[in-house]
Amino acid sequence: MRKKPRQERSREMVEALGEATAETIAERGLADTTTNHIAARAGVSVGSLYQYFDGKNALVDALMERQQADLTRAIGAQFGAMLDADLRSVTHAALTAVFDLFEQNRGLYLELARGWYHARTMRTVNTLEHFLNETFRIYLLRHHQTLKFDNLPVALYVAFNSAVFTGIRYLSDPPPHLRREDLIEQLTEMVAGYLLAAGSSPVAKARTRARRKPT
Amino acid sequence: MRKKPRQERSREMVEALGEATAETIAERGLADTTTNHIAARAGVSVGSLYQYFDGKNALVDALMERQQADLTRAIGAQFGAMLDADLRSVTHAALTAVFDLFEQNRGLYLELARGWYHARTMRTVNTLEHFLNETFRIYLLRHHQTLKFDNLPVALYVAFNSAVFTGIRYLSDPPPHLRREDLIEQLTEMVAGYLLAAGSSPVAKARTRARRKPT
Amino acid sequence: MRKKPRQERSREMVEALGEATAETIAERGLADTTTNHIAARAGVSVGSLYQYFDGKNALVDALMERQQADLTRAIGAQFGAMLDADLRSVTHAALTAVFDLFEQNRGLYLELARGWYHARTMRTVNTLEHFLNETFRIYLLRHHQTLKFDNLPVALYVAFNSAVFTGIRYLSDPPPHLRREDLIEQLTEMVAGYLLAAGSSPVAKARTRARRKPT
Amino acid sequence: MRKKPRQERSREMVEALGEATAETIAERGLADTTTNHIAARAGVSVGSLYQYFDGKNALVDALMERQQADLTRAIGAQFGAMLDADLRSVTHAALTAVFDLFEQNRGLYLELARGWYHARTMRTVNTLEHFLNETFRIYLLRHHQTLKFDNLPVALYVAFNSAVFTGIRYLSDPPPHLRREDLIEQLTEMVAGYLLAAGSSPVAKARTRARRKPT
DNA sequence: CATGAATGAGAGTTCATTCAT
DNA sequence: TATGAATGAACTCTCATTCAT
Repeated sequence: MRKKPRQERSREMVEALGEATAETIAERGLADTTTNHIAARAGVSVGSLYQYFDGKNALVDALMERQQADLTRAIGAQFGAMLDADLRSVTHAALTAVFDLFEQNRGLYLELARGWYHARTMRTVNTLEHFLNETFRIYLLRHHQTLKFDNLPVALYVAFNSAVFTGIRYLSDPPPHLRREDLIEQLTEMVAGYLLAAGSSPVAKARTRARRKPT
Repeated sequence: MRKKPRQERSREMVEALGEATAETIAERGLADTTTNHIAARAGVSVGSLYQYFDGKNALVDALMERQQADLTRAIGAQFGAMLDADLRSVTHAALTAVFDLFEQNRGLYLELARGWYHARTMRTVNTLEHFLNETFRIYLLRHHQTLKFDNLPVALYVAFNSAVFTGIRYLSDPPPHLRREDLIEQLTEMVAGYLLAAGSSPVAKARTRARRKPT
Repeated sequence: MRKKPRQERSREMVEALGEATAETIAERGLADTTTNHIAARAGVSVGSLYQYFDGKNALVDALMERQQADLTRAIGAQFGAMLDADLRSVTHAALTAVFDLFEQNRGLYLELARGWYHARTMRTVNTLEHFLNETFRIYLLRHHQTLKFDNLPVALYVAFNSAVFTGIRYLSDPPPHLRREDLIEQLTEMVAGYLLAAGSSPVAKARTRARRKPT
Repeated sequence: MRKKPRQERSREMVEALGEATAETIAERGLADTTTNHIAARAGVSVGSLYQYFDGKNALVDALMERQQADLTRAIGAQFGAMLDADLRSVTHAALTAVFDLFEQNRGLYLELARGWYHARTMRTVNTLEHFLNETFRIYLLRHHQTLKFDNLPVALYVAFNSAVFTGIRYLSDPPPHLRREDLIEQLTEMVAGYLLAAGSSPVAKARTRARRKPT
């Protein structure tokens, strides 16, 4: 962002541009969105667009930031409200919240998420991941008697990315006979099951593995 | 493809163009690759490119097809060779094979995979998924006594996409302290664990769930 | 036209582009005129051209519209000024006016006219024809005692197209020994003679035809 | 033409290329016809095309030559067979013959005729005109008692071009309510009427004109 | 500050013509 | 002589970005 909007009008303009970008992307897709489209939709000149944003990418980045904040908030809210719930429930709640968010921003969030792979350094996903780590650590404080991780970050990395990217994949091209609820259910099953297993004490884990071998 | 290469020279050309496309994509990324780049790299005129391919997309599609075939073959090979092995081992082997393929085509396969979300109808992923279903069904014939799925497609959908897209995510931006082997290990743990749980008989599943509830 | 020119500069630009198109066509011919030629001649970038026109065809269409208006005006003026004159005189005057217009726009109008055959639906010629019908109907009101047509549209169709396309043919490749004035003279003779014959009352026509037979 | 085909195969090839050009133009229009289309349709390589023709234009020129010969023959035949008939009848017959020819070569002849304006020097039309002059001169020998022209070439120029180009115009975009037969009828009326008037002796013409003035 | 006209590099694509085989 | 692969100049059109007003 080139300039910090101090005056009232400026803040409105930044707002309008953000909104216009969101709507345009939702409607035409990220690739078909041009600065002119955005400016026109915002009822503002291209010149003004460049007064407040470093170009198209900056606009998109701003939107990604917003999305990131949204997701962060949603996930944080679930964990905050369910500190005492079991892992399966929390996972289910968080996943549902995220899916809801994507649905409420139909088109936009999905389109943005498709771009996550490309944004250099993957800021959005990395930030979400980091936040999840912190949040989860708090959750673990309450459950230290039943959950003990050797390597929490890795476990969360696997769990988080699996859930997120499978979700995106689903929304991009939902199979006719797989309902949203069922997907969430299954993802929960897989992810929570994995975390629970990974989070059992090393001793328990060893035992678990031993029991499995003969299978 | 517009013209079937009959002469010797033609086959070389098609080859060269494919190779050039692969290299260019690997180096510059899918989005920054143009027909001119490709032609230049192949040491050929743009005209020739259009003699054999309907444009950039056709070239990329051809590459995707190749990638799809490669992956299919790799997965198939693992399952074929390990029909009697336990699920965990097969999963691990398949994942390793896929990761190897991506590594051998550094840049290219990753870049192509990033485009999977966009290719209309997601042909590649869907095809792989479908293939996995068929392959797995054969595997199940040998293990019908220990594995029984209520809804195999859904379970595989979740397992497959989680592994694949988490893998892509990893390769796109590998975290410093997560080694490839560890990721594969963990993915295997999660995915195989999930499938084993999902594949136990309904009765067993009910029992499992019952036992979990109090947790 | 894509954008309505609001600013002063814009109007100049549209003007300049039109002028450049006219000159380029006059010099190089319609087929050899490209958007780049036009933009270059207008001292403007291709981008600007596309800001105001949908491409070459739109530019040419605009020019055709201008030509159509010009011709319409010229013909209308002659008829308006000579409502009481005899048909031969009006025809001669109209033809002269049209030839003048073509000469004043040397190259351009001729080249455009050569394209009349191709413009889908032949808008220009059809419009002119339609206009002539209306104009002529008014002329006839003043001459209803001497001129009565069974089928005016057909008579005008034949007369109009003959004069117009013979004129175009002449200007495209004027025979050394046929002066413009003589051509106009002869065309007038033919066309006016025909209309006078076609416009005499059916009875008169029957008589005329009877008298001719023995010839 | 680059090479005179002496061998049997060569003549076949030239023939095939001509035919292929004709069919392609009739189907796709002159502008959309490419050398590759033609070669493909002729079942011959582009290289061979260039062995016998100097390129696309040469091919089209050859076709125009054929068309010219066809038209010449048709007109000549009518005049030859009707040397004793009155002018109106001959004109009607000639026009009908020409329209027939265009119809039998639907698409092709019309498309070629649209190009007459462009062919440098307008060879086709000029040749036809020249031929008509010669033919008409013979016709006049038989009718020297009733027809005497001051300036035959000019009269024929006007008559011929009017008929021909109005015909082309008609075929390019035939008005719904004007049947071919009616157009021919009217063109005949106009053209023959004009020639008869122009062909009366000077004295007669003066008289005619004098009589007309009061109109 | 805001405007929006102007830019121009660059993308994709075509096709008449050549020339090695 | 026949082939058809190869060429590449030329064309149309887009869009992020700048800058005079």
